[in-house]
Amino acid sequence: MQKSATQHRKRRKAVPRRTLSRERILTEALTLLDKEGARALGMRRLADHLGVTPMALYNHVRSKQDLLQGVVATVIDRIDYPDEGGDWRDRIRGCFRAMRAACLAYPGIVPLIESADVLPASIFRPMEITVSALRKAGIAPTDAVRAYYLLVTFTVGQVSYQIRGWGRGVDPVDAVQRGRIPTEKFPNVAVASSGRDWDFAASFEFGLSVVLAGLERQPKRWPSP
Amino acid sequence: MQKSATQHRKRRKAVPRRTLSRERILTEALTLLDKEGARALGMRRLADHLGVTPMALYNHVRSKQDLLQGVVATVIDRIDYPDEGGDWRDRIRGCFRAMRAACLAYPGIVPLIESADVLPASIFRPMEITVSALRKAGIAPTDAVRAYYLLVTFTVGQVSYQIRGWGRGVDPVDAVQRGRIPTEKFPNVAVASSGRDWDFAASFEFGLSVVLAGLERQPKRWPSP
DNA sequence: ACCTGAACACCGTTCAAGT
DNA sequence: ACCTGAACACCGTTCAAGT
Repeated sequence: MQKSATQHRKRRKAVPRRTLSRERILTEALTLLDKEGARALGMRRLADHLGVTPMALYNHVRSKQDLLQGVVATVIDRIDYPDEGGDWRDRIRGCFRAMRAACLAYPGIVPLIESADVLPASIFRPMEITVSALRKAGIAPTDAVRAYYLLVTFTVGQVSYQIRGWGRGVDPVDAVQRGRIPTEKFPNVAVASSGRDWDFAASFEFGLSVVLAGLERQPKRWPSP
Repeated sequence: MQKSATQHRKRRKAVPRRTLSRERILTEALTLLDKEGARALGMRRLADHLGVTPMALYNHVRSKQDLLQGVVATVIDRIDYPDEGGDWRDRIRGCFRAMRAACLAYPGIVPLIESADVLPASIFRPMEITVSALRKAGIAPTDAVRAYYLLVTFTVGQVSYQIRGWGRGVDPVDAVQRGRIPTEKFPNVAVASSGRDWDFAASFEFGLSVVLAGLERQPKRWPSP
């Protein structure tokens, strides 16, 4: 038994060479992030999962911040925005549906995006698509950028709510049921929250439609090309 | 000199009685938060600023999480939403302008709101106002709640961008100037970002108008009371 | 070049002790 | 009841040492 332990040690000492790489670290960090949340992702825990000493990571990653930026960047870079087909409304819809889908596929990165100091340049891809589409709708560039920020804050904010499990004392249905909300003080909240689970997808589509309808009514100060 | 140090010690030992209270801790935490950011707010640093040992705080606060919840709650509870006057559009505008103003007045709490596990019940006040106003506009309760989430994610997301100093690699103007954006790949971003500082207030008002215009066009499935 | 082990400077928090 | 001092279990990171 001691012998096998020694063999194990030898193996552990021989194999680690070549077993580590920046890419392997980032993908492991991503799965750990999505499985256990941003709180559980530490250098020591991550190193454990990779069967390595914490310091080994620093050969491939400058710091924890660099690690997190790298993880966020890999996800954001890989998002595939449908860039053609349909009118400007369809293009915008497709763009933010893709963004939402990516966030839901990798829920762990959403809080990182919200608190990130710097994001990769590919973060401007959906902005490019949106501004381009809105120019075709005859909307001035500045307003188009404003519309983009409206759409992106809405989209990310919405998935952020959804990911947190919706239990965080922000869910009106839950709050009404637990008696946290005095019904006489918030009658409309109480009425609207009577009932079943919240349909996040429907809520997202509703918001998208409202914004697009509102943009349609915006004064066209720009000749469409 | 040693004598004065001793006197100082005696003073420090005599005065602390009655000097500490939950309220004093929360207000000091709030100012520290707004002055130096959420990162700088630790139990040890906060205790230093209060002239006390870190453990003294635990007599008035259950944990760091409890402390942060308390700080967020005091700000959210104090927001004054204008609840009357004008049509439903004006009421909604006033509601979210007040929310935005509060966030800008206490910028330190915005990241805490975004990452909070639980928020005080008064967080449902703007929701009550919005849903109530939208019912008058003839919009069904479920859609009214959806509209509220559209507005709140937009409002908070917008101030979150603004508070971060806008330098975080998300500012297109900055990114274009630093050459992070290849102009040929993002022509519309480049065009829209040529120029001066970003007007956050105007961007917020634009978003508000777009959403309200979009809600106006929404099918009225509900008789207005 | 890549990995290890020990150590440093930080956290939030517990616990026994003082008044 | 309220505050202190020492200590515990954690962090991210540095540094010298091994191969």
